[in-house]
Amino acid sequence: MQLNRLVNFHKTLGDPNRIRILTLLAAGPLHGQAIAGKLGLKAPTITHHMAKLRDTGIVYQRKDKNTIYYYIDEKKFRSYSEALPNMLYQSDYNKEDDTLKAQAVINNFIAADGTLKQIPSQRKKKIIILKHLINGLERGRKYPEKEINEYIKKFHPDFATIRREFIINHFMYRENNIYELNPEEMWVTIG
Amino acid sequence: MQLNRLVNFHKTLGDPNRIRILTLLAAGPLHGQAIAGKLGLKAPTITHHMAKLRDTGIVYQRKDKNTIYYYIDEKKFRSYSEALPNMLYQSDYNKEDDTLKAQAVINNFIAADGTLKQIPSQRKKKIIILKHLINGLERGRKYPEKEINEYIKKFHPDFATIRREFIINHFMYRENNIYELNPEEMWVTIG
DNA sequence: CATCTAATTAGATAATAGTCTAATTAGATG
DNA sequence: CATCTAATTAGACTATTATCTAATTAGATG
Repeated sequence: MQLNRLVNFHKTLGDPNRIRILTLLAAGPLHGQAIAGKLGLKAPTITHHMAKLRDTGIVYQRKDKNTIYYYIDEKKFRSYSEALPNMLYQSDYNKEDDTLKAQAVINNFIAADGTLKQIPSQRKKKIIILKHLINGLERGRKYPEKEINEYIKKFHPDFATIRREFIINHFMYRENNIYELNPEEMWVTIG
Repeated sequence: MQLNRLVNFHKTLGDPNRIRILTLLAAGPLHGQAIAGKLGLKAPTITHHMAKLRDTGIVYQRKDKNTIYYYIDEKKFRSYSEALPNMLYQSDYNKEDDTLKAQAVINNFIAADGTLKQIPSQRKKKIIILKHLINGLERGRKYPEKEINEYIKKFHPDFATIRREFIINHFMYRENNIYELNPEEMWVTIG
């Protein structure tokens, strides 16, 4: 799916009358005059809108004598609707691989005594490690900055970087230098 | 979901740079300057786009010192993406009810000798009857108009209306007065 | 062939939207 | 306090778009 088609699809749906037309057509095919009548628009306006809907491919037409009936192509419409979410959130690796890899990453970066050998530079690995580190904090409890620093130092001396990563990746939230764990749904996910 | 919000959501996605911004953010939060740099745009343009994305609710932000980090609200984004398809194709009755009712409708409108007592005026019932009538036709075979008329007359004298309904509701396709059954996925569905 | 109807095209108008430069605000830091 | 940085606002410019009226095309029908 190229960017252009996707943009066009959404641009096409970005008009109230075209949405109204689709809701009409979802109840069954209609011809231009009928649509114009129901929406209180003139025929050329319908021609204009139908051209856009047709160009995106979500509506097609059939002629019956002199009259053109318009239909929604439901499959295409649905696949376009799903295209952007899929594009944004398709993971390059599937979830099984991820959970399998997580332990491997922890094994590689966490020493036998529990300290962090090194902060991973690869994003995916870093997220895994951050999740591991944050395990020892309590949900709902408020931590002053000093306490957070001490906590992180048990794993790694560079508490500033790691504290910052906690915030950036949305594991924690800071207000007035008081830190608090975010609910897990807010955490950044990998992939 | 009111129409206005839905239109706004799609209007917001109807710009290539905003789509690009979302793909960037899907990989992790970013601040304005970073986005501007990656897209080759100036800061005020980013402000403009982020305001639109924020107003629709699919992006939110967190401040860290002087820098604002932007995040996609994945849940909201997904629910907006699904809103229009759901709106168009939610059936007022669930499918079980439909299949249960179908036989009842046939019983009411089809006489003991198999003829159609009356053409239903209610859309849902009409569709059910049309599907019933079309059962006797062969898939892939081409029917001249005269043959279609004779076939329909076995059920009801008003073959013109019923033939027209077959076309309008997309059970059949006509070209040069030759009729042919459409594949079942193209048939109009109820609800 | 004359007429009617549905759709389209052409062209005008007014509103909206994307982008920029320049100026301003708001915090942070030395 | 002076400075630096990120973001925003204001305002201008251009391009796009939604809508209309008037004119035209394409078929169908008497």
